[in-house]
Amino acid sequence: MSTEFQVSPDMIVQMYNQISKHFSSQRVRKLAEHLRKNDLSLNQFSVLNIVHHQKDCSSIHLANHLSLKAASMTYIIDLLVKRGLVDRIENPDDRRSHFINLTEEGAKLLTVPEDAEDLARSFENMEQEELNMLYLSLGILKNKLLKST
Amino acid sequence: MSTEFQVSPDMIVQMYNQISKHFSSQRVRKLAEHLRKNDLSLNQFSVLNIVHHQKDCSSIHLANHLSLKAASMTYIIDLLVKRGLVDRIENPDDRRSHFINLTEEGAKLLTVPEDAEDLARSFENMEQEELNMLYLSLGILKNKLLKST
DNA sequence: TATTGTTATACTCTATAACTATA
DNA sequence: TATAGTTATAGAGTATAACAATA
Repeated sequence: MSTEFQVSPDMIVQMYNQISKHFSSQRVRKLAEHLRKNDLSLNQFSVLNIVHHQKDCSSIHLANHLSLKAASMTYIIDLLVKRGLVDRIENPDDRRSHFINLTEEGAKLLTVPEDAEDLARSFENMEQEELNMLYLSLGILKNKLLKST
Repeated sequence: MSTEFQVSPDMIVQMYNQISKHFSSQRVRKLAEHLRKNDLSLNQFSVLNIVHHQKDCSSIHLANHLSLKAASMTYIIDLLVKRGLVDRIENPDDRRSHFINLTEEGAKLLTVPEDAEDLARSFENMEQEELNMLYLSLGILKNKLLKST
């Protein structure tokens, strides 16, 4: 296996983006479906995603991240708390503020189902050697990604 | 380069999904940002995506695809037509119906910016040999995907 | 009679403004 | 005085119901 030139990280990023773009509209459709099925607005879902990655978020922090007003954030969090998808706990260091955290129930809604039909179809005419190399490469990429998180 | 076992398409799909999942919340954030900047609702954006892939859509077809009511569809399309993002043309074969099509202006809003910072960072400690193989593999994948579209 | 819309109206989500409580 | 958040109210997006035009 060889390439004629030196491969740079930027070249791979560009390649990944081209592949990713191919799935873009499919992903939007899957996301919209996921939101509808679970009765979530896009902003509600975004809140779940943010508090998943960052514990003890404040309401104002979430509002800033999502470019929403504090009042809208109150409304959104109220709904999520009512549904048991996030918790609102008093901040002991600042009695004006609250910690927003994901519940187990909320965590269940994080994953948007993938639709890989199109991807699978593209393998139909692929050589076994190519499949092996692709699998190996993606495995390396996956390990690097998970390590860097 | 070798693998201990026979790689199946399903194994790669699974691997791709794991990688894709890693970018999921980042993508949701980028999408929300794109929608806000361009003053689009998720459903408006979904309509642009659908009419991009399928010409001469009817309103009812779009409503079914997005699980929206016909009345909501009328409202959404009215807005998009006013902004010049889609055209509504009479269907000569059925005078009740209209063809909805993407305009050039609408096509400009299809692409959601990618954020590959995280991806690029994961290459920092990668061997040149691994970069080469990854690039080659993704190139093959990309070609297969574009061909199958 | 069924289908493709549209119009009118109610409900949900977000913004604005005024406010309370705490820093 | 400034900041975190809430409450009340108005505007935008979607659902429901009733309707018009065409198949």
